[in-house]
Amino acid sequence: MTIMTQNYYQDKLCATDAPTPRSQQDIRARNQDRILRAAEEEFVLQSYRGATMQNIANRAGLPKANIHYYFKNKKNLYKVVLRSIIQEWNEGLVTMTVDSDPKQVIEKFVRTKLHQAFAHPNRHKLFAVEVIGGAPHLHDFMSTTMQEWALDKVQVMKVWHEQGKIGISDPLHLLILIWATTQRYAEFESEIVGLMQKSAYDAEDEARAADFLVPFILRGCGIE
Amino acid sequence: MTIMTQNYYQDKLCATDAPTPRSQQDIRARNQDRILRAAEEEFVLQSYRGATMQNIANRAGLPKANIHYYFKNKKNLYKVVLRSIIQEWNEGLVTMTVDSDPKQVIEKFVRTKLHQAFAHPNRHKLFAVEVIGGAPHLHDFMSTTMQEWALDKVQVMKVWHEQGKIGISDPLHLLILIWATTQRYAEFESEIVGLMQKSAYDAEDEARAADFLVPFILRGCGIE
DNA sequence: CAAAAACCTGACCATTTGGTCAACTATTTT
DNA sequence: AAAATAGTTGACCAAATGGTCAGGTTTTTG
Repeated sequence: MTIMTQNYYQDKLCATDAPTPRSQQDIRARNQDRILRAAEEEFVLQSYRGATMQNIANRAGLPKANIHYYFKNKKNLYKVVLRSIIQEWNEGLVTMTVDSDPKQVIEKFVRTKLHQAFAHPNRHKLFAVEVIGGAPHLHDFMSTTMQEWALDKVQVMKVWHEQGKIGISDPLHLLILIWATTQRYAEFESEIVGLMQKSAYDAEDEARAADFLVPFILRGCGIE
Repeated sequence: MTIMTQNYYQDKLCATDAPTPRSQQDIRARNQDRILRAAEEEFVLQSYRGATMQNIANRAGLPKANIHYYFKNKKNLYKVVLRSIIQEWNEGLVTMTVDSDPKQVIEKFVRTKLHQAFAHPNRHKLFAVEVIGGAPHLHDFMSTTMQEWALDKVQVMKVWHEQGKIGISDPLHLLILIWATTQRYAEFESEIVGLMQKSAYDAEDEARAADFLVPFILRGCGIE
C-alpha cells in the first residue's frame, strides 16, 4: 500500500490545470494562474475586504506566503484580477458605424455580451460589485475608455434614429438596457438558477436567453 | 463670543432628523434610525466584511459602544438592514391574474419597480451585492417568498401567451428582464450618472427612464 | 558540479476590529 | 426625592488578518 505524501495540491478547490510542470517557467505560469482564479472566486464571494489572503491561498492550494511571493500584496492582486476583467470588456467591443446595419450590429452585440456573461460569470460579478460600491478601483477606466466608447456609440445610434432605422430616440438608455439584461445572467446567477429550479445553468441556457433577448430587443427597437 | 460644546452631532454624515428629542422613546427612535441609515450606507459602500462598526458609528455621529447598545452585534445590525429591503420588495408586489390586462399590469409593474429604484438606490445596491455573493443571508427569502411569487406570475403570463395577449412564450426571462432593467438604475448609479455626464440623477431622470422603458418593454412583449 | 537564481514556507509580528464592561449621566416612576 | 430604569461612553481585550523574513529546497546556468 502506497502512502501518499501530504501535499497542498490535493485540497485545492479550483479546477483543472496542466498535468505536471517541468520548467520553472511552467511553475510560475501555473501558480500565478491558480492564484488568479482562486482570487477571482474569493473576491466575488466575499468582496475585497471580506476576502482573506488565507482563503485565497487555501482555494489555490498553496501556502499563504506563496501568494505574497507572486503578488506583492492584497491590493496588487486585486488590481491584476480587475485588469483581466477590463481586458475581456475590450474584447467584446463591436464595431458600429453610421453605415452599419442596426439589426446585425445589435444582434451581434447582445450575443457577444451574453456569451461573455455565461463564459465568465465571476468576472461580471466582480465588476458589478465594484460599480455598485462606486467603482473606486475602476474610476479611471470608467471615466475614459468606457465613457468614450459608450458616448461614441450613442452618437451613432442617434444618427440611425434620424435616418429612421431604429425607433429609439434616447440610445443611452438602450445601451444601459442591453448591458443590464445580458450581464444580469452572470451577476444574478444564484437567483436565476433558483428560479429555474436547478442547481446550475445547463448547456442550453445561454441559447435560450439569446432566443428570448435578441428578438425582444429588436422588437423594442422597432426593427422588423 | 460663545464657545460651543463639542458634540458628536456636528460631524455626522447622515442627513436630517427631527429637531431635538424630548422623551427617551424619541431618543431611541432617533438613534436607531440614524444607525440604520448609516449602516445601510456603509454596508453598500464597503459590503458586509468591509464595513466596520467604527465607520458606522462615525457616520451616525455616535460612539461605537452606542451602536452595540442598540443592536446586539454586527450580524444582527446587518439582518435588520436586510429586513427593510425585503419589506420594500413586498410592498412592490403587483396583483396579476389571468384576467388582468397585460398592458396595464406590466406598465404598472415597471413603473413601481423603477420608482423604488430611484427612491432607495442604496437598498437595491445592497440587495444586489447580497445576491451576487450567493445570497447567503437571503437564502430563505429567495427560495420561498420570492420564488413562489415569481413562479406564480410566470404561470399567469403563460396563460396570457396562450390567449394571444402577449408574444412572450418564456415569461421567466421577461421577469428577469424587467427586474434587470429597472433595478439597474439604482445598482449602477455611479456608472450611469457618469455616462449622463452629471454628478447625480436629477428630478426628471426617473421619468425619462420610464418613458424609454415602458414602451420598449411593451413593444418587446408584442403589445400595441 | 558548483555557484547562482528562483522558488517555497513555517513562524512570527503589528495592526485592525468586533465586542465587552464598569462607571457615569439623564430620565422616568413611585 | 429617591429608587429604578434607560441611555452614554472611554478604555480595554481577544481574535483575525495582512504582511515579513530567514532559512530551506529545487532548478538553471556557466
